[in-house]
Amino acid sequence: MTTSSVPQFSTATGADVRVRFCPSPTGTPHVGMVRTALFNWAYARHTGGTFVFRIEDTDAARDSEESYAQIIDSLRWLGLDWDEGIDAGGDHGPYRQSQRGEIYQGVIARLLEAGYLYESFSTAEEIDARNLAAGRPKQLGYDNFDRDLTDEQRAAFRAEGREPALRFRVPDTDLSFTDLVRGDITFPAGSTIDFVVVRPNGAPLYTLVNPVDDALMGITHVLRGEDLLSSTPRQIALYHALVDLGIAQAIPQFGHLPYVMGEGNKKLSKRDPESNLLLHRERGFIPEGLLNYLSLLGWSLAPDRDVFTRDEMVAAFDVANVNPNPARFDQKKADSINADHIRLLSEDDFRGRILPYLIAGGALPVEPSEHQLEVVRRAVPLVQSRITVLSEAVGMLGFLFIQSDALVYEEDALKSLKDDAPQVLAAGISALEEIGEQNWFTETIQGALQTALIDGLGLKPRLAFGPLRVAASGRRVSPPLFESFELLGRDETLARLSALAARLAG
RNA sequence: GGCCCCAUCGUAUAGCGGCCUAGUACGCCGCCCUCUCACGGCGGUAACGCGGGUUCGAAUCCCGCUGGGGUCACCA
Repeated sequence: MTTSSVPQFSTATGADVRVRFCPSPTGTPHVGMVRTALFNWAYARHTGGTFVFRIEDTDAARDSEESYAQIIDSLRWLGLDWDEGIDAGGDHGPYRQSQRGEIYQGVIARLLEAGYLYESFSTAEEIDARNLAAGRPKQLGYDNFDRDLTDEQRAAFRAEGREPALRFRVPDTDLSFTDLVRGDITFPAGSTIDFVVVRPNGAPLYTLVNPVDDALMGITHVLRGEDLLSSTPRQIALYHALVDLGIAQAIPQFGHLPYVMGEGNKKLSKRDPESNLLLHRERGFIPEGLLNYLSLLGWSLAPDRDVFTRDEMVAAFDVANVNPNPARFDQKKADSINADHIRLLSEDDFRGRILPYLIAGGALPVEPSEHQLEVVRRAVPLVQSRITVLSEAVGMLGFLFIQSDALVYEEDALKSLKDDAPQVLAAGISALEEIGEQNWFTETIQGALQTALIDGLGLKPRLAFGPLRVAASGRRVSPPLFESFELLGRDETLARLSALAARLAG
């Protein structure tokens, strides 16, 4: 500890910035995780720096390959590409901690030799018992009991067959840093206890492995969740040691991102459906919409704009402008942003995106016919502005791909019909029968129906077209009626009107 | 309980001492457009937690209080 008594924080600001995303593969990807990945990614892209993707799978009991695959798949889907790490390679691999055992052992040996680590034989029960005996609150935790064990004492413990964990000796000084989103933060001396970094079986813990990898990988900015804020002082203490030993070049700058909260005032937990990225994707969120919404949780592009592209975000993003307050995940707002982005899509793009949903939802077969694809193509302009999430296309367009006898009438649609529905249907049928196959277009259909029902029967448009809508779609809400008739074709349309008429008569 | 973080409409935010009788968006309400539903347009509803300072002037700076949250694992 000669030259390192003054913290040596990274001064990277431009292309030398190195940020990372390092999730543990312990469950379904959630929105808080994505938001963290997004901010790291955006910062790297904004500065022209490097985005490293590493996996922290040091907890064999909780980690799963399934989760690992889901995380990678999710990042790819979202378009959050990384420059270095998993599947991308780089000079600091491997990028899965489960494959870095030897590296950690080397670092542990050096740390131990330099006296930064010491053997601790205390069990949790013994610590509790000592605290109790000393009238010390149990929550205070470890009492640094093993700090100054003599060789004889350690030998005695070993003679009992006990294996020690390794703890980091936290210096008795204030630990300070300037948080990128919160400003100066100081943890007073004594508030950080000596923590375990290696299990008795030799397995290193997150407390060691996370800062060590950040050091080895040259990470300059650590942007992570607020839940890690209170573990920052001990990491900085460890970093001092790493810098001292020449293992780290500098201490990274830290920025703690605000929580993403759920309903009420509780942190969005993995069990909340709103937190589940896969569910949002299944519902039909598009990456543009989800990313845009998530970026709004703790950040904003401009005072009067909240719909923007990824590129616009990258151009403007800076961690320094992140708001420290926790943010509620608001599904309605998220939906609205997503709907805006859906409307921003070109028709072709939109069509390509709803197709998988139409198939998954059963509206179309796995291999749609040419005719079905053509109907989809022509239906796109009718639904693009009516949809909030892609999966809604199934309910909105499903009626176009079935035969009239397979159409099911929804309860509320039937109930919306008035007593004059049979007459309206009859008038509609005779008017439409006048139109030849070759003239079966939206305009002629609308004209004929207008003349027969509005002018002829003197009906209000709403009452005139309601029954026709139910007949065609089985629903009270549908894409525009006349266009739908055109898409269904003359025969199918007439068949549906007759079918409902027959049903009402029967 | 110790330590740490946070505090503007219901929600997300703008605001970084005078531009604020506090802006925008979502939501909600009303109107217009309209074949339904959307889209679009117009209008409305609604906030600086409280108390002290500092200052000619405070949503903005400082202190206290209150309230919320996190963390105190041989999880990450």
